[in-house]
Amino acid sequence: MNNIRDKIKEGLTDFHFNTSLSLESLPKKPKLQLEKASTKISLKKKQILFKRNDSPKGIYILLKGKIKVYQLNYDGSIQILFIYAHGEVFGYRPLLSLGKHPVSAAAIEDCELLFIPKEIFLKTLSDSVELSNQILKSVNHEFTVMVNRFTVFAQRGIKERLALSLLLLNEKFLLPNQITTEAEIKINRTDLANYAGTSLENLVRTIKQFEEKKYLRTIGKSIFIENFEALYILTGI
Amino acid sequence: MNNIRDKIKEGLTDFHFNTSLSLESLPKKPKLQLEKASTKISLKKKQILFKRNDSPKGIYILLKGKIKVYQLNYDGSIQILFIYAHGEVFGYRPLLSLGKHPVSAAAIEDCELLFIPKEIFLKTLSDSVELSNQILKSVNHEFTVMVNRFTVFAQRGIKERLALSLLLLNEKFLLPNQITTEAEIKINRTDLANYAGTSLENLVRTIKQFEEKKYLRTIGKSIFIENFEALYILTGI
DNA sequence: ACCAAAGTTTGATAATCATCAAACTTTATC
DNA sequence: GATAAAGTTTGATGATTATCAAACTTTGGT
Repeated sequence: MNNIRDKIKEGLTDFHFNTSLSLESLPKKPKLQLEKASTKISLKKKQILFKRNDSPKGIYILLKGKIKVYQLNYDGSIQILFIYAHGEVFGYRPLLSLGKHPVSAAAIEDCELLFIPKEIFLKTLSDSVELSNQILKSVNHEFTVMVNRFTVFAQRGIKERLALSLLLLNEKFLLPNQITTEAEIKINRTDLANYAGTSLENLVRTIKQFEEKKYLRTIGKSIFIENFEALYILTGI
Repeated sequence: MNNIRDKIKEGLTDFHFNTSLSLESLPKKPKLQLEKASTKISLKKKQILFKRNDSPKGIYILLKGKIKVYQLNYDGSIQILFIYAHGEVFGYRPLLSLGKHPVSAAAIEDCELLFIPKEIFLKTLSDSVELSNQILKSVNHEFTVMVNRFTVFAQRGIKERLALSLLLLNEKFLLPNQITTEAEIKINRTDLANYAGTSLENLVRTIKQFEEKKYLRTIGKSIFIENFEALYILTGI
């Protein structure tokens, strides 16, 4: 019975970063080294963590809240590229090559993070084969995700993009120990429009369409998916 | 006078892979090791090099011709993600993490390549700090490219996408020792449509528009850019 | 609890784009 | 070099989407 949901979940694997990196599974030594160096950061809603072209200072582990990663264009338009949720590790890629952040990051709700400074992370990386293997795997996975999402966004309309975005957000917004598979997708319409790559108005209308078709229901700004399969089929992936 | 062209070229850096990896600059030892293990491959136009979900067998260095890297969707539509030209090295990313190819690759014209088997490449990688640094840098750059292109494709219309695509292809199609900066962009319309992410008909019409505005001229299927600045401004990047 | 500000929804309109059909041009093959 | 096949272009039409304007709802601050 949960078979379909599992299949969908599997089909989405290469469309989001979730679980691509887990520092928990490292051997004790590197894990301790990282833990010892980590400090806690709190971010208020809307606060910016880093900006495009900043030099990366370290890596982040999101303990609580949601972070959006986006690009701000010259004309003021915003594209949200990914959204990080509880447990996700990010910010390490540009560290690997002395590069700059190609994106900006900001809190979409109050957040708590762990911060591990660049030097410690790089040191641990050069000491631990396990960590460097995990990082390579993650970096590869992230590229695959971008390629797959690119194809959808380059070719499909808003119904398809939104269906995909909602399915991905459902996974993101599941609480750590939640048993049910229906998450409360609580995100403001502007962010969701910028994530799905469309205008606010068009987004609102598409949500309404989905609601009429019983693909989802809304309570205030929260969205609950009701028909996973229909949305999944719609994505065309 | 060439100032504007240089600026445009620089602005495009984070939108294509070109020059992101150069095995030439390696120290003698790893370079020799790779060279010794390399074998030559010839591909006829339209021949497939590898397919999505294939396990990667090694890396490729394109000596002659052009390779398209694409995804084929269930509905038969195709998205070309990048096009490789003379001198470019590719296929190494999924090797780093025992992954599969997320994309397919095929020749758009007769090609000659060097092939270096997976085992030798990975051995050389673990021996050479220079190589592994280059690879990390490339992988990071490639991710940045995908992120930047994603934003353009998720947000902009076909005029913008085509302008960007043509500027990128102009760099790709420059001959190795060409002095002038205007390349002959020789590519069939279907491939170009699949690269720019639009329908064949819409592509043809947009090219015609650009031609009327003197942004470019066409001779048969070949395209020559005439107004780089106008196209660059159009991209919005 | 009130008010202002921010965020959301709806309507109307115009621009953009995909699709189908058909003509035309180039390329490949015998 | 004739002919079929493949590729390109043009036209017409409908669907999708962006944009502007205005009303409505929720939220945050006093």
